[in-house]
Amino acid sequence: MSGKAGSGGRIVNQIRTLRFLHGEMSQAELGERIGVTRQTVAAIEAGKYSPSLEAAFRIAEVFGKPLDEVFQWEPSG
Amino acid sequence: MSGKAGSGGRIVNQIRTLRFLHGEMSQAELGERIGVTRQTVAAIEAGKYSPSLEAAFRIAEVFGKPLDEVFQWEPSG
DNA sequence: ACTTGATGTTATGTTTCTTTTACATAGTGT
DNA sequence: ACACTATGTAAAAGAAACATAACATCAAGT
Repeated sequence: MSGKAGSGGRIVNQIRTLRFLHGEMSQAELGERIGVTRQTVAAIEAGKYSPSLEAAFRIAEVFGKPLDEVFQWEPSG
Repeated sequence: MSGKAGSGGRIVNQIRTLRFLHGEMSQAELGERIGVTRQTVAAIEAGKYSPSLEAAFRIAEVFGKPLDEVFQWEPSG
């Protein structure tokens, strides 16, 4: 349900910015804190695929933000 | 990352209530509107597993609510 | 009694997310 | 030059989400 072209929407995220605002937290440290690998963080951050809801909640928790300030849903078009 | 016992948190949802508040919308109709089957809706609603972030956003969109009013993250314990 | 709609559940298969391992570049410090 | 850290990327394998099909109960409605 994730990467299909015109299927009706996409997800953008603010992870890169939030890492910057938290003292240039590395992808590795973020991954460690939420329980995924750095490669997974890199893929999510780059928008290669969208994370599980659980991973999304954990990321938001690390940055002390509500989920919808980290991930935004862009409806179809 | 989802169903592990003491791994640090769980996700609860308000789908049943929101379906009720929207004229007893059926699981089948909700599934149809977000692009998943009724079995998948049933499983998510029952907490058997948590949805993808994309599916979660779509559900919130159907009910006209922000995502965190539909799904709540319960940190570890 | 029969049908219909809504839900529960189980089994099997596919897709997507994630891990692991590995190799790569660029920057920084010694 | 050498080590060390951060990041990019990719193949292969595993885990979780999702599909499809089938069979079940229960509550209406006719």
